[in-house]
Amino acid sequence: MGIKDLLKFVKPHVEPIHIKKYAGKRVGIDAYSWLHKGAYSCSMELTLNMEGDKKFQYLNYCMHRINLLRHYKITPVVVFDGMSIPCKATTDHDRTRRRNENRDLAMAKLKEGNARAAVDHFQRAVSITPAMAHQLIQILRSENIEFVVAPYEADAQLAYLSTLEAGKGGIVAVISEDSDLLAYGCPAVVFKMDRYGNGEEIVLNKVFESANRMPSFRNFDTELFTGMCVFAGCDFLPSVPGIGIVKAYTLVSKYRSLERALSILKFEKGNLMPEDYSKSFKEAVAVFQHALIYDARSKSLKQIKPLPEKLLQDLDTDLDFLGPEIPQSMAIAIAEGKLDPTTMEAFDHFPRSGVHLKPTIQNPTSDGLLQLEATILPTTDSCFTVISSQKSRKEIVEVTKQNPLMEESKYSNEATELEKLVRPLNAQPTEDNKMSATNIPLKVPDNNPFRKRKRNEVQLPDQAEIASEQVPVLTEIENSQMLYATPESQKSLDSKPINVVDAQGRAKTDKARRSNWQGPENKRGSILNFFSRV
DNA sequence: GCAAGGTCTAAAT
DNA sequence: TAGACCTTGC
Repeated sequence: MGIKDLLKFVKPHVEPIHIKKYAGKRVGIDAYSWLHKGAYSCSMELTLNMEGDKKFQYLNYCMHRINLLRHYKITPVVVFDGMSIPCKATTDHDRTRRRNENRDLAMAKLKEGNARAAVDHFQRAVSITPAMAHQLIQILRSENIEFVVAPYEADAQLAYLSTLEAGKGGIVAVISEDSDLLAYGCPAVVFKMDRYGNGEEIVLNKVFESANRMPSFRNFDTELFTGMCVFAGCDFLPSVPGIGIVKAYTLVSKYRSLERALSILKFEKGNLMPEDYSKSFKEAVAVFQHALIYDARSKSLKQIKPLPEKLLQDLDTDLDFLGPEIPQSMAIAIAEGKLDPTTMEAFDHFPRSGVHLKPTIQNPTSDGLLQLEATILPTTDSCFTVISSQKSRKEIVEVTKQNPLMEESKYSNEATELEKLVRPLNAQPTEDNKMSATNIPLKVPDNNPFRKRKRNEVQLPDQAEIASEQVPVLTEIENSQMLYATPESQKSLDSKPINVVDAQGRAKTDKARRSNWQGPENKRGSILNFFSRV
């Protein structure tokens, strides 16, 4: 949920940007926001743990975006959520309840034969499991992409990384959909990044300094901003009835002190306020400012900012609201993606998993983040292959179909039976997916926007589009391997002639148009625009 | 009239 | 999860 109505409220401070502005920089990614969006397209397959490769489509989504960043020479740092924080238990419980309700409704609709309505509920039922995150982590490892699993909230970890210099593992901005990042004081957040790299950016310092945009935050600092967010209602604490973002802003803006704002609120809304609101409020603000994060350099948990002694006395409580302390070995294993933070079981203990990590060959980079090597053990029941071009070698990451992608589902036995009800929605089973259902390895992710496609994979633009814009269409033909975009591969692609399809569908070679063609709506001849159509 | 709260819809492919 | 739109309450 994040902070209620915060993004709408700060809209005047939002700037449209393209992600390429961060070329050469390190940018943090809230992995769950991408996993969640990616899971939308395969929610039913995931919920029912169905046979076939479609349930891995969320990986395609994530890797497509990571490749997009790499294309623009941005170093992605992917951050995953870890354990559930105690004061978020109510929110988590509500979400689980809603998902379960939707899953039950989806199953009921499926049994009625109403697959379309079922899909609608499956989309609301989808939840991102640590096992799904682990699938992505394995690809990130094979691709040498930095990642870290936060001990608790990924947002807190991202906010912490934003405070560090690049040389120490720091990042300059975060890509997310969660307004909580702003409450954590994250200096630059890119929201709503689309598949071309367009997004909306909020830079907190600009918000505080802006003189001519309303609402003005000129008298605010990070603490007051966080306080406003908590007053407005957040995942850790619902707002007092009658208090929304506007009143929260007015309160903080007027009294310029959270303590005073709290007193006034108590005076005005005392009868509507829970007994312990003041304490809960201070704890919620403390979570945003002093959350537990993983420090990769010291390989230990620490607070984003140490809790001041005065606040400790004020709260007069233990610090479990920040999340219980855990042994260092466990914190490391979670951060490195080896331990499921919800069950505390090792990920590579999955039965018949083909992925085995060599813990002794960790290569901490200068920033201390993870760049692990995966040892690949070919197995006969693998269904998952990644070929990395970046390291000019072929790696096969094997994941067995028996991996518990999903939480143990009471529906898994029904899935096969129900698949035939679902079929009308999907294409009839092809030879390919028949094969994947019988343990033939399939390639995942087939998501590279820069991959050269075979002719029969190329989709031509519709006639109306051709007529109005004369869109150049890439029809390069090559026996393609799974290639991730690298600056080198991109350069080589750019230098080759391309085939352009004209309005009559005739193909003609046109090297010049790759760089010269300019269309409407910023559809310049960038390689991205080509691939948006391929 | 304004702000909060509730409901509906889109998202990805 | 957020935005749009509508309803409700002060």
